[in-house]
Amino acid sequence: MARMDNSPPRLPNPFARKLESFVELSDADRTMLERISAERRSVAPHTPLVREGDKPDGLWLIQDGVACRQKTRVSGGRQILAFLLPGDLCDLDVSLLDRMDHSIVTLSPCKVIHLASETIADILDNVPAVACALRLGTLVDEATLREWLVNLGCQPGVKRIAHLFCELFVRQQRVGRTIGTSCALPLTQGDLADATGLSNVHVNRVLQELRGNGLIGLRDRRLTIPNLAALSAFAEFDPGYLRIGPEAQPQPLRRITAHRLNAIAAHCLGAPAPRPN
Amino acid sequence: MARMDNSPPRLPNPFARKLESFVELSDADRTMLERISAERRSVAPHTPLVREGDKPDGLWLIQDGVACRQKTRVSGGRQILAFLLPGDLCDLDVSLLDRMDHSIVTLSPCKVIHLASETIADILDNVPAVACALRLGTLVDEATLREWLVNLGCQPGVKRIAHLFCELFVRQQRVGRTIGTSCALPLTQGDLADATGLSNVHVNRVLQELRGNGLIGLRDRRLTIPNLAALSAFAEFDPGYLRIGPEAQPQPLRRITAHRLNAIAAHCLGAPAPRPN
DNA sequence: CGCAATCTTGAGAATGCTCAAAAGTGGTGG
DNA sequence: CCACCACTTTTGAGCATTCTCAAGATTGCG
Repeated sequence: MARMDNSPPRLPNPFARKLESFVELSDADRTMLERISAERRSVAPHTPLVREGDKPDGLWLIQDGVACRQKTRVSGGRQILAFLLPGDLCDLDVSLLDRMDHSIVTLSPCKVIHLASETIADILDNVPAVACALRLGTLVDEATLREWLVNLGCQPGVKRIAHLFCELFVRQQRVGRTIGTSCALPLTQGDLADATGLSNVHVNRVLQELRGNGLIGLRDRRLTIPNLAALSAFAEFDPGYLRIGPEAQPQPLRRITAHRLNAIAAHCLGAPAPRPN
Repeated sequence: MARMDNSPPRLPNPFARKLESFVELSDADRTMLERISAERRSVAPHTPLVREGDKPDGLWLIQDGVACRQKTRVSGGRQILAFLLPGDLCDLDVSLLDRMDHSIVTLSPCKVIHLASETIADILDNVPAVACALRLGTLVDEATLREWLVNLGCQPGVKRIAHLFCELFVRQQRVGRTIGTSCALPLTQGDLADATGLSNVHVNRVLQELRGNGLIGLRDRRLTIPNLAALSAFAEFDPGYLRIGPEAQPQPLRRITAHRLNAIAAHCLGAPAPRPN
């Protein structure tokens, strides 16, 4: 499979990027963030970072890839509580607890950073701007959880999936991880099912419906939303709960030609002309 | 609205009671809690305490009755996000936000107390034991929200209702508001429906099923659970997330002082220009 | 007593599930 | 390069759950 570049080489630091969508950061802040997020480790898919019942020990920062919070029922069911995207930090206040009530597991290959509790404590004490952004980030996580509950409780399956896609797209937009109208979506239909309370099979049919309507494209682990306004309207998605600042309108950091962008979009949408391989 | 004179006049302060289920309080702590919760106001059912979109102003403490957090969809649907029982405090960190993303509404006649932000700030700053309990209370609220999501995503209707009943019973038990195997349940079937993502009609049928099985009794706004273990097993209810009891003993609390919170809040809200400090 | 809200019941329909099998995909080792 | 494996996606069919609509019964309150 042709990668668009042989390596995604110098993506911007999504953590700093996310925090900057909440508050203004100084150069010193940015330098500090770069320093503490220097030591990445690569992690395979389906690796637990934190296990239900564990005593929390430090925090995890997602630098690349997708992870999730999840709970497992005794009867076997899995519920995904949140997707963790590049720039996301898990559970600022987690150190208060004696044991986790849910797990954190990678879903795709990930690059993650482990931050010691002391590092975070130091920031909370001494770097007001960053501390503020971290707190706001936590509040957004909680608001997101509330929004998921509404989504699950009030919407039929097809709108739940659509709503989820809107959220994932906009959140990636915030950290500069979208290209035109598309973004990464390295999730299986089973993952989507466990996040939305639907069955595997039903997710499949719902996706076909959304594709059929032209509301989304989904190919090669990339999601394309040709008309975000249309999909948002359909899903009753209002991004307010994500608290994306007015100044946070993302601009692609990587230069990309219009021609290439169109090629990618066409590819994702399921090229009208079948591509020979 | 006339006070009900013959009804339970000297119930214990549920707020203190709840906090004591998290940490040990001194006599001074208890006195202080009594003092700040002296000024109760009676509120009719269906009164909004906080409206979606409001700028938060202080906190509400439920002394008696049941309220809820809720969100309303544009399409008209209502989702209840949590029930607020006697002793519950809403949203400790709410002062960081510029507007609420959900409403808080009474469901039954309530006695509530409004606490000024400064009062809470003072406690967070100067009363470590209580501050710790308040933080733990917030963490329990979040864990409860996660549990609700699992309940909604993974369980059929009848188990959702059963799970909810277990939670409501155990939470009232914690603050001394149960009598034997029964507790108050001043909710309509419509409220239960909006909390569990079911329709009105279906809730009715589910209740009949639970009654028919002898798992619950429901009369005169009182819920009876003759065999809590049986109902818990049926609903796959594990009260661990409520952190009741000795296994949830206090941990070293990373204190967030009021000063720090205020600094953060100032930074987040006002402060258009970065303040040199 | 009468109104308004709530609860209850019935019937038909939509949504979403389970089971089962086939088809596609990607990775690995020979 | 191919064969094989595990995983994922897709499809079909029948069924369970839950919804909507509508009407009637009950309750609580003024």
